[in-house]
Amino acid sequence: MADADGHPDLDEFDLSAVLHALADDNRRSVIAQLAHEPSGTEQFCSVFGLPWAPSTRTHHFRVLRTAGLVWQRDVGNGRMTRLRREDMDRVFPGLLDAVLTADTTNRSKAA
Amino acid sequence: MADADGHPDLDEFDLSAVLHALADDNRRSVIAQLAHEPSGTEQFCSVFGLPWAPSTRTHHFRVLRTAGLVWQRDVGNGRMTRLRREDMDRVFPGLLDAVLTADTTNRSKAA
DNA sequence: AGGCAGGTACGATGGGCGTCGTACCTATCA
DNA sequence: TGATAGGTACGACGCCCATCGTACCTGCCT
Repeated sequence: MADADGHPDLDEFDLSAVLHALADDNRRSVIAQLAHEPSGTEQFCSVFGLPWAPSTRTHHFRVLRTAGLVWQRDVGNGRMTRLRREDMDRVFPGLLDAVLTADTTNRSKAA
Repeated sequence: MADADGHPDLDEFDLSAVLHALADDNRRSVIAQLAHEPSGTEQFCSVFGLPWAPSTRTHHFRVLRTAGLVWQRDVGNGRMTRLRREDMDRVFPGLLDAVLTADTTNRSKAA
């Protein structure tokens, strides 16, 4: 690990972990919301309107963080989350875009 | 469901199910092996050198089948498996290619 | 100092998944 | 007809995951 907060290095990215992290509607929704903002935008964890208890939210953000999908840093009493788009695109080219596109398709289907 | 064997229709494809099915090294290996063959090639389930007991193999192929990733049909006393590449590309464009490329990268890393 | 809000750590719980053994079915072949 | 191989169904077991409550920590604000 590059640091003690669970952010993996580029050569530590694991495809199974990434796919597992994305194989959840709510987690994918977080990624989609981050991807909608301009590159590098940071958001608070509590901004995403998700049906999670605080401790559950911590759990899911850790899944996203340890998979390498997001970067988190402490800011004051809160914590900012930013999408690691460049890193993902470098290690797994096209994967994030394909998932985000597929997510839009899948969501509009209202299956 | 289009049929009783668990093959979903195009409008029943679920992104979470697909990603979950692909979030496993061995299952992804099956997809990769099928994708290596010419389009439409069918293979026996037992061909893939996997560390699975027969009943475990049945389970994993069902996961791939119900996610819409493969098509299976009975042939004599056996069962042939074929990749549903066209269907996947239609519903989730670029997703399968991105995952297969990422899988090659990830595998060669020997993490 | 006191209160509050954002987050985390820990423990508990319920459910689903991966794994397998066993029994059973079906087709092929001698 | 009997043997065998490919697969499935079912049940069991262990483990991981998602969820939550509670307690706690840390900044910020009054």
